[in-house]
Amino acid sequence: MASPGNPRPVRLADIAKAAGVSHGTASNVFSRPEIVREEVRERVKAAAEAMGYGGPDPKGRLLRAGKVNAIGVATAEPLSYFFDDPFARVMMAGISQACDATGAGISLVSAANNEQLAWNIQSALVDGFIVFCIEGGSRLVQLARERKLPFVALDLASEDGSVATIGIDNVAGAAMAARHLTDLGHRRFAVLALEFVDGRTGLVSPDQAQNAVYAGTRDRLTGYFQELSRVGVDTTRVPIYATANDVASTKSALETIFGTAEPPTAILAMSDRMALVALEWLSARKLNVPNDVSIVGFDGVPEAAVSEPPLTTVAQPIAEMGRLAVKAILDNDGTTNRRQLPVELIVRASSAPPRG
Amino acid sequence: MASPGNPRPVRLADIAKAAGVSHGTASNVFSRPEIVREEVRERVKAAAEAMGYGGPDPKGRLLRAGKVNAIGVATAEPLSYFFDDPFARVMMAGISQACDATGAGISLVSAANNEQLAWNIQSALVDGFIVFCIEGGSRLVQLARERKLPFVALDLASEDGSVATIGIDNVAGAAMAARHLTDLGHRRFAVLALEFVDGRTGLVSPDQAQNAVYAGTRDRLTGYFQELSRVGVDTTRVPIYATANDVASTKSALETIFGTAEPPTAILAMSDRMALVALEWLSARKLNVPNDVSIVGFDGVPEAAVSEPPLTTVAQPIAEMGRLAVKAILDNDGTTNRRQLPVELIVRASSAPPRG
DNA sequence: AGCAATATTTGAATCGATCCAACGAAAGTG
DNA sequence: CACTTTCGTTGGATCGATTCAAATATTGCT
Repeated sequence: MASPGNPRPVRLADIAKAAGVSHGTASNVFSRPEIVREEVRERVKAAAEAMGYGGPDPKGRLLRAGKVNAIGVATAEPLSYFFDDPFARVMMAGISQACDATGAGISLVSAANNEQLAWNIQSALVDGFIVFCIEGGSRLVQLARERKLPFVALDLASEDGSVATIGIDNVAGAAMAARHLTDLGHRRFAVLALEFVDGRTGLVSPDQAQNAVYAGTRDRLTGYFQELSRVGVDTTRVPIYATANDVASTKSALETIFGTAEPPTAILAMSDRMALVALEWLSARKLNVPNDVSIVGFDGVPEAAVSEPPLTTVAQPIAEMGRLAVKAILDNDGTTNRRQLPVELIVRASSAPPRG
Repeated sequence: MASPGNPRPVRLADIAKAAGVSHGTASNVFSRPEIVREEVRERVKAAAEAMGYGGPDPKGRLLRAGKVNAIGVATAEPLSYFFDDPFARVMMAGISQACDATGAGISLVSAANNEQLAWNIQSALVDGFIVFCIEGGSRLVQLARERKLPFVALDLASEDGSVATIGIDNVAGAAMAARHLTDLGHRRFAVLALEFVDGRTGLVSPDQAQNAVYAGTRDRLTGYFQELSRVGVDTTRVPIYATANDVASTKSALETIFGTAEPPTAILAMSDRMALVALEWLSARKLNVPNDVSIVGFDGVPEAAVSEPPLTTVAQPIAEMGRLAVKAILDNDGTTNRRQLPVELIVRASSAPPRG
């Protein structure tokens, strides 16, 4: 039908000419109709209609106005991450809420492969960035910073004090999880870890862990081991398996962990996602949670409340973090550096004293 | 730190002057570095660095280049709809996939309140729109069309042949659901409907249904009743309750439907979301599904496969619809008008013959 | 009718880049 | 050495709008 598939070179200036007015007046017809005489206004509108003019092109307006009225959310994962991952979804819900309240839009920017990455960030039309640093964060942060736009990194315990961050106290949160399990009497542990270094999954030695690129992962491990040491557990013998936080690598991790002579009685998982996979995997193996194995997750995603059994976990105020991030960007007063929100241990049915 | 909170008026022209070259050359340094002499290139880059230039502003580039390289997804719901609603999420996953493949970004545009709505659509920086027409679609479609950008309406069985649409055969899908239940022997039904008219929930009479604004809702009802009539059910006595497709109004619907002397043995739900709420509500009432009541949903969202009991439903190729929509927008050849995809009845455990 | 006050309209300047025809300088050729 | 290529650089035109001071038209008042 009407759509010819190609050029639509009808500009404001065209209809101004057609209506016999200056482009200044034509512009006013759309942006401040009340100051234009009715007769003229109608004439211009008629011309616009006749020529198939779709209203002032935001591309043009933008340049003059300066503000895009949208905030960018960037991640190194594929775009579908925003809709699949439970953590991301709760976070996005918080971000959405804050954006709705202020009328801002959301631009999703992905950078799954490295070349696109740079370009996508560099050319994103946004007033600021929220960077998801769950994985592969460092490069993203650098690119975002180069845009010299307001930006906030989420969930990144970066060394770099110059990066505005909204996060949690990973050490304290992890310690709470470990403490809960040691209090229950557990002494044999395994850690389902997030990546310490980009793309590296598998068993990780304690020194490798100390040299982590991802400070968040390292800090959680520190928190875990801090508590385990207190009760005399030899942490050098606790298996640490880094996964890509997906089903496949988490299952590999579990195979390895439970393939040993003395399997753990308790699992410390650095994400609820891994913990939930573990729940399923153990159930398929006829291992009872919490009686054979206790599990404590991390994040506090909604799914953790309705799993079988419901998951004990360290809950982050995820949605709140999203809301704060938007706020930090919109009223970019430069004050919001490095905010740390409290976490909370939620005890549910996936943890209990070890057998016997 | 470095972020002063206000103006950053450093433009390409500024660094050009600082480096003692023309703006043309300065531009080349960033867009085609290979054609400018190394010495000059370094000089310009140094100047940029020194003055805190964040690279060519996409706002400026955009005007010249024309393409935003992002597609807009618009809905009349709040932005969080994209992350909360199961149907929307699967659809967005399909859209994400197609966008990732082509390197395009996604702009989420919401229009929860009417004034913002118009403006948000009119000022969205996108190359085309995908309009979610689940609810409140008509106005959205009109606004999107006025932008004269490529656009596709999803899930809208519009009368208007000039609107490009990707959808399903609602009548046929609904008929399959009803046929399944009548085949099982059911004769007493209730319909959990989506809205027929904007924002109107509650019991709906058959004539009101015929005057629906939302053709999709009406068509599904037509499909249901077509089959029910075939086996002699008096459709005028089948309660039709329109909900807002949320928990609260679905519960009200169920209260009403099961508050009668002769409650139905089978429920036809126009969305899985409602069907899942019904599952829970009935279980809380100690009514067994499928023995006391059978339920057939609509959509085929992932949650329907893992509910208790798993839900019999009419599955749409949701993700595929999303993928096709993106494709239709990107290679806007004007050919993609009104595409209808097949639906499929997935029989699970929520439907069985009525008692006795 | 004459003049001030008010209502409209005009057109140049601006937003921040990219593109491209033209041009000067250095290198290659006979 | 004059003459063509090649390479790099320049600066004006352009993308599509908004803004605003100045110009012009209308209206009100005596």
